[in-house]
Amino acid sequence: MSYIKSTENALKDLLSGLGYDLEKIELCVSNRPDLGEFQINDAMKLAKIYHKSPISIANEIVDRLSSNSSFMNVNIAGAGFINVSLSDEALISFVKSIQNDVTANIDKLPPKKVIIDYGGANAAKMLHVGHLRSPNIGEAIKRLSSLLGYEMLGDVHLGDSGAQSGMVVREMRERYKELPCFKEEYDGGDFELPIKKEDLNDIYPSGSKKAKESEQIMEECRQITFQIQNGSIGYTVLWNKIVNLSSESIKEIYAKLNANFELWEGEQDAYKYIPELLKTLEEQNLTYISEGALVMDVKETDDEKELPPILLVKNDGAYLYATTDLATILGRIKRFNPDEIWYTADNRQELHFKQVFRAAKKANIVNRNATLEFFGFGTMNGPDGKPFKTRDGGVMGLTELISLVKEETFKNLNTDIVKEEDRDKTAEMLAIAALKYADLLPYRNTDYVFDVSKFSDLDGKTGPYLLYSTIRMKSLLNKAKEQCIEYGNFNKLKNNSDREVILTLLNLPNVLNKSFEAKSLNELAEYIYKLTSVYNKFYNENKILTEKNNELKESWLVLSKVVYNTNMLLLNILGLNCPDKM
RNA sequence: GUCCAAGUAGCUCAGCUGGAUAGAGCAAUGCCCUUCUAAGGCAUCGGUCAGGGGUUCGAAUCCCUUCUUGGACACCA
Repeated sequence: MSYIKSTENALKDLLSGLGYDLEKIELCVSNRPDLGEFQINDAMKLAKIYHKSPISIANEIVDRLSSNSSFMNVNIAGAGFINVSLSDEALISFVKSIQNDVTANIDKLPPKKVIIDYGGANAAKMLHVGHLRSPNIGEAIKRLSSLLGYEMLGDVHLGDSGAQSGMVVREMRERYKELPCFKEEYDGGDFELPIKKEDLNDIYPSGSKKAKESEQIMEECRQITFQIQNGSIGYTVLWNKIVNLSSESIKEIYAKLNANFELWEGEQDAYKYIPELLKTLEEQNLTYISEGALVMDVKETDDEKELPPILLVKNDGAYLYATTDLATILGRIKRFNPDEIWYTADNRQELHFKQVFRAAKKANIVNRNATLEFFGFGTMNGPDGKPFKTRDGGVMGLTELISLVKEETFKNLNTDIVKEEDRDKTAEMLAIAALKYADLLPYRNTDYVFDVSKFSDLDGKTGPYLLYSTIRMKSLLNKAKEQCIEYGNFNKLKNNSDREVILTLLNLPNVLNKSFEAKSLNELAEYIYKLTSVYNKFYNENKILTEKNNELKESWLVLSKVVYNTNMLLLNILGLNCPDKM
């Protein structure tokens, strides 16, 4: 258990000793540092519950606290705010408790098994800027939850079914009508795909354009889509080959972004559950035909607001995303039986997921009280406040976006330090870090403005600043090693700057919990910046390696190691890789 | 039209389960390099929290209302 948590528990016991019962008591970092390092605001809450004056309750608490050697400068201010500071002994014992393992500064949660669905890529379509946030946010939520003790399974849920399959296959037929899969006598045998990954960048757009321009072609595409969904062999084999080809490049880009999926499944994997899904819905009389389509009502009688029905089968017989999403839930419950399923997707999908969750519960595919959660995120916009575009107004590919940032980070490399052969790789790590950190810094739900030079700058709240500072810590520790300096004891504090670093470290568990609760990484991203900058201040004020007092030097090295290890742990949650030099 | 977000410093964003004097980064201005990566640090400047009303000891935060901006709303995913 973290130091802060056990202190809070002790405070809780102290309150019970006084006859007060409170679910939790919080030791918050003070917003009045002139009065104390931490504050306890619960006297006011208790005052309401027990109908007493906040001041008298605060006095009772303070009486007990003053005999505790961990606290000093205990005082009451304002309406009943209790201010406390921690003694040097308390801070030293805290650092000792985490110096060999910084994860001792984390409070684990009761374990749960969760499937998190956060890919969003569509087979045969290019990944573009709109696909950036899901892997960033989803992966980070996954890593955070897993650090806090959850068993997490990330599923890419590839968009490998639906209208684009018909368009792509039709386009292939037009370009390569000699392929065996288009022959009537085709029996499902293997054949070589005549295209490369790069060709996919062109095939879908041109197929989609043709379909939009001609109703007749659109109809052909619909029929092909229907046939793929119903197992027509030639089209299905071809489509699956294209899905595999496309998956290769999707995986490459996700790997660059540090998103790794435990489950690489797609909508097609849910097909086998569709008959069962439709059957169970029908048996419960939940579905009906409306305008030729099979639909299901998801509103409840006590709804104050309207919730439109969901469409399960189109009038041409093809399935829709609600169908595959429901079938996917059915499959996940059967195969993995998770406690919860989470979705990380664009805010615009909120209504869709609301309907799907309703449907799943109504049809008893999951329990009524099951936890299906949608965590929506905002859009990355250009300076004009509209989704980020290329200079000529086209859709910006994800690869293109990364290159754009990389050009900028390349300029910032210290060429005296980074060898020529490492520069390209390092610039790319910095670019990914810049992009990811900027993406995780705003609250999940907000739209934010993309600004290359701001994000890749070395000053301020940026990925490169964090990496630079972390590398500098590592470099310091390496120098100590080269000079054969032994350090293992932490028993001395000197000034406000080392104290400030420790106080910041103390707050880590609160930050992790808040980020987890909100399923947003903004607070954690902000915290790494805070920890890094208080450390930099400390680093700037104290010359560690040349410090004459050995006890102090040793303590400072221990502290540096703790901050370095904490930074590495947190950078890893955000999915930022740290180079050795930059 | 119905519903959902959002409006906080010049810019980009935090803060919203009600708490003390509303924060950070950038930009601007001024300092600190014989020193572990100065790619750093310190300081100053900057606010009618969109407008109006309400709830209470206390409101950026909760409620009502007006305005503004995004977005979703049946055969795309």
